[in-house]
Amino acid sequence: MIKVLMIEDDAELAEILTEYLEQFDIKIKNVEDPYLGLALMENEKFDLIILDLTLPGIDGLDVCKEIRKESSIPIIISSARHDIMDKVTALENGADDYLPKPYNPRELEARIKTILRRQPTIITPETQNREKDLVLDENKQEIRHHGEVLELTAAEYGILSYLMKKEGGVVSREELIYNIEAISEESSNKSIDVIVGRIRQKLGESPKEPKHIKSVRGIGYKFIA
Amino acid sequence: MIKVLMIEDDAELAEILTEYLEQFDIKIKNVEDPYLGLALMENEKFDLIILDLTLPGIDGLDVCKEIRKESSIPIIISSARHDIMDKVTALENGADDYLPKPYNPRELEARIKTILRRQPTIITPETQNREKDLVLDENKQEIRHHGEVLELTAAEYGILSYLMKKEGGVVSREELIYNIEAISEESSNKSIDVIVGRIRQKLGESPKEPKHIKSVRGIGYKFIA
DNA sequence: TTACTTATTTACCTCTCATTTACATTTATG
DNA sequence: CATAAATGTAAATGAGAGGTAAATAAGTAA
Repeated sequence: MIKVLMIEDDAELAEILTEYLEQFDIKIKNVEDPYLGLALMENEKFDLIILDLTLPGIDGLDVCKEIRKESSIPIIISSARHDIMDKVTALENGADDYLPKPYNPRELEARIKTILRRQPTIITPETQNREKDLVLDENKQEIRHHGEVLELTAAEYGILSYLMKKEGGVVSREELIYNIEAISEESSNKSIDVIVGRIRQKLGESPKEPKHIKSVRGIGYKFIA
Repeated sequence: MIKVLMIEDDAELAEILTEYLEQFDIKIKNVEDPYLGLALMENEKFDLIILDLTLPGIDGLDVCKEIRKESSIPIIISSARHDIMDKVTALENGADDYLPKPYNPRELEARIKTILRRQPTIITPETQNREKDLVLDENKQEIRHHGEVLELTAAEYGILSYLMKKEGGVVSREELIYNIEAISEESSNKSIDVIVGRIRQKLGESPKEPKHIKSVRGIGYKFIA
């Protein structure tokens, strides 16, 4: 089953597409508020995003950039704007496709499958169904480990959540220092090691065989789901 | 430089696109005969194919299928046919995008780059998709061997990725020493031999019959895909 | 203020890995 | 074949990177 997050304020269109795509085992979760959509992504794993450009109050392009800061999930822009510059800018800002409205739902279906065909790792069942033993809830500012809320200090939460959001990507100590509020910018790199050590302790993992936080020699750390 | 193979019988259009894309470091080789195009692919390595559907004597869709039998190279369909079924069938038969003519060259440029952004640099025995033996993913800073991520040290990754990027070209030990950060500029040439030996070990190959890293007496090494 | 929490530093230990060394093996050439 | 030169590699070395306990500093609440 393919899970799609749709950010579209035209409820009627959303309804039509949702129904149409259901028969192809594509399940759409639609939200009208882009920020709600961003929040949803934190907790749920989607395979693809369909994004309207003409949203009330905010430019869809900014939403696109915002998503790209946190994720490399495929994005299809669905827009009534036919201007060539809209298309080019969207594609250059991280969108994977641009469908001018109105379009045939069949074309949307074909394009979703085309894009996901190139992303085999994401649509595999194991990636989908593997239950995460670590869950980040940014709204509540908490991280659950096997369902239980971890007792983390501000710095610990900052590092772990930052790493989780960049799942798989290598993050340098400097990047952590400059991007986490709870850590002073004047801190030495060694502080990071100490805090990471404490997180590992709370997760019950050893640095020798880390389940989640792997150290990358010479650079920093990376999170493995 | 991006190398594109274009199969298009409208010579004028081909000319315009070739000239336009040149400024973005995209080099187009155009052929009017699809079979000539297929033949060219055997000898030359292209990054992407732009395929017209309405070719004289043969349906572009069949060409598309033919290409897919041999390669997973990205294909953009460029067609005057606007019918929804044409689009869907093309996408379902392996095309990566479908651009209805007439289109703005800028959009073509943006779509080429969008598609290639998703493609890791792939190096394989016979140019494209036979057996993905060794795959370099520079974004993730990792190299996969038969699909599995190789556990490489910084120096090992540096040397192997450098050689892969210069596929087929001979690289001197000095060049490696001066261009790879993880290797000190004061190192002796012998260090390279030792590290190459370790890479070979991890790839499971012997220097006597190297599959990938061949030594070039008196100079250095070269990577064979 | 005092007591408590927690970020940061310090110090020391361990371990990784680039590099060297030394010797074996291969290759080129007369 | 003999010799020299280059490559291959196991083993030793050492610098430095990461792990962590304990001390310290800085904040926070009572």
